[in-house]
Amino acid sequence: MLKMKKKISERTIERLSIYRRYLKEIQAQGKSRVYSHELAKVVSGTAAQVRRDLMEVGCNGCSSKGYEVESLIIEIGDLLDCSEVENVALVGVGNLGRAVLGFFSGKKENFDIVAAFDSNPDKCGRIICGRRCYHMDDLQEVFQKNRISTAILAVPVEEAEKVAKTLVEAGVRAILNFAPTHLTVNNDVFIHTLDMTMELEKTIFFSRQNLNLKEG
Amino acid sequence: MLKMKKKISERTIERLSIYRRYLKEIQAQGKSRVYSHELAKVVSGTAAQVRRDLMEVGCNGCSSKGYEVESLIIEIGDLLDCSEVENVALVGVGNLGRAVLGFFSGKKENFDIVAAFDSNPDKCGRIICGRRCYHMDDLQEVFQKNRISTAILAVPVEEAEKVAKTLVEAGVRAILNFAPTHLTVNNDVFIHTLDMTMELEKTIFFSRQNLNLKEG
DNA sequence: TTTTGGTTGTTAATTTTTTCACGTTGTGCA
DNA sequence: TGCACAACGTGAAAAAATTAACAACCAAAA
Repeated sequence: MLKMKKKISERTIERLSIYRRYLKEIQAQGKSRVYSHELAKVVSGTAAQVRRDLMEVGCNGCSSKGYEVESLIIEIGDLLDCSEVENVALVGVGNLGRAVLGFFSGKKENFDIVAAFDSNPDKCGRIICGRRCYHMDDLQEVFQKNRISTAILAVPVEEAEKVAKTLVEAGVRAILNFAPTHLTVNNDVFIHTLDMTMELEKTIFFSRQNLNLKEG
Repeated sequence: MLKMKKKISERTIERLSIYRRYLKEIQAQGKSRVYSHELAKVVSGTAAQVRRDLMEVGCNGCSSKGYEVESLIIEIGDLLDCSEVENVALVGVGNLGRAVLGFFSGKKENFDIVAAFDSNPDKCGRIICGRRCYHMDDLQEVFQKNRISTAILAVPVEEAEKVAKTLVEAGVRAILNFAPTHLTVNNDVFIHTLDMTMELEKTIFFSRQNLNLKEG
């Protein structure tokens, strides 16, 4: 590697993704420049933090005119996106799976959900939210044919571990896991678990703490 | 307040929630004791971190026998849970809303989704996943009658801000927001945004970084 | 009984992340 | 032009989170 890019923290990556969405939003509204304090608001952070995040990406703004929206979008994209659109598969076409498909439908992003999988034969062969649903048995084949290396796992928790194993065997590189369980995989596949129960419990906890702070 | 409980970090709260789920799981399997390194695995952390988290809660284990599963569950519950079950409302009965309802159905937790709301009259009056669906117009009334102080917001992004305002007016204390946008509320309502696009982008980014580390 | 091996509780050290502070710079106005 | 203002860039400081280290402890085996 010619240029040693220093590691960027997970937190910064999260914020960059959020900055970018907001930037696209205001770009669509015709804004061409933005200040750090405006970006700070959308991540509930500080202007200094935004400037620091953008510094890591190598963006540079301009005193008293702020940052150029278009450049920011491009530069954040250079960091976050692959050169080609990333092909993603949804595994598990239950309620949640369909909701996820719907959620990402029609969005223009640097990734694309190109296929869905389910073990229920009734669901296979159909088109769901614009994506063909295949049987789990065809997973490996479809993954290779479509160069899919990221999967969204939305199967019942009892099956999650087993299906994850299948995904790893199919050569997946990353899994976004909606099942409320820790997945142990042998290979060094990147697994990110999105734990809705935990998120709700956390929300409730801090709302109560908020209250205590006011009352106590 | 007699005992000044020191503030517990968000990260620790997240892990505690995950520990607890795992503890309930192994308790159901008949395990009565657990080691810190076992808990570490389910959060992809270290044993030291687990011990530290548990110390904050005031749990104490026993050398060479580890922690008692039942005590841990109770002590984490004492911290995380309210005295009564927390009543939660779902707002927005689209694909995602229904999926969320389904996701939490039949789970025995310290919270309970007791009502759903939608602005589409066709959906109102019906029972969806075991919960009655009301019209948005009845929100304030139902919130007060059922002492609902937490809402899950699953409406289209265009409506999120407006609906959030309604929720705040209805006296909600916390919102778990699925809409990919920052909500600005006047009051000090606790808002936690669960941003699926960001989570997926993050997953893709780190899977690629993973790859680079191996290849580079 | 004594030793051995493995775990907890906790303090200290380290690392990471965030915030502060301030020199620099571009803009607009008088 | 010169001044005031507001924003950026960034090193330093502070705060927060994680990891390391180790004494104390327990259980089981020798």
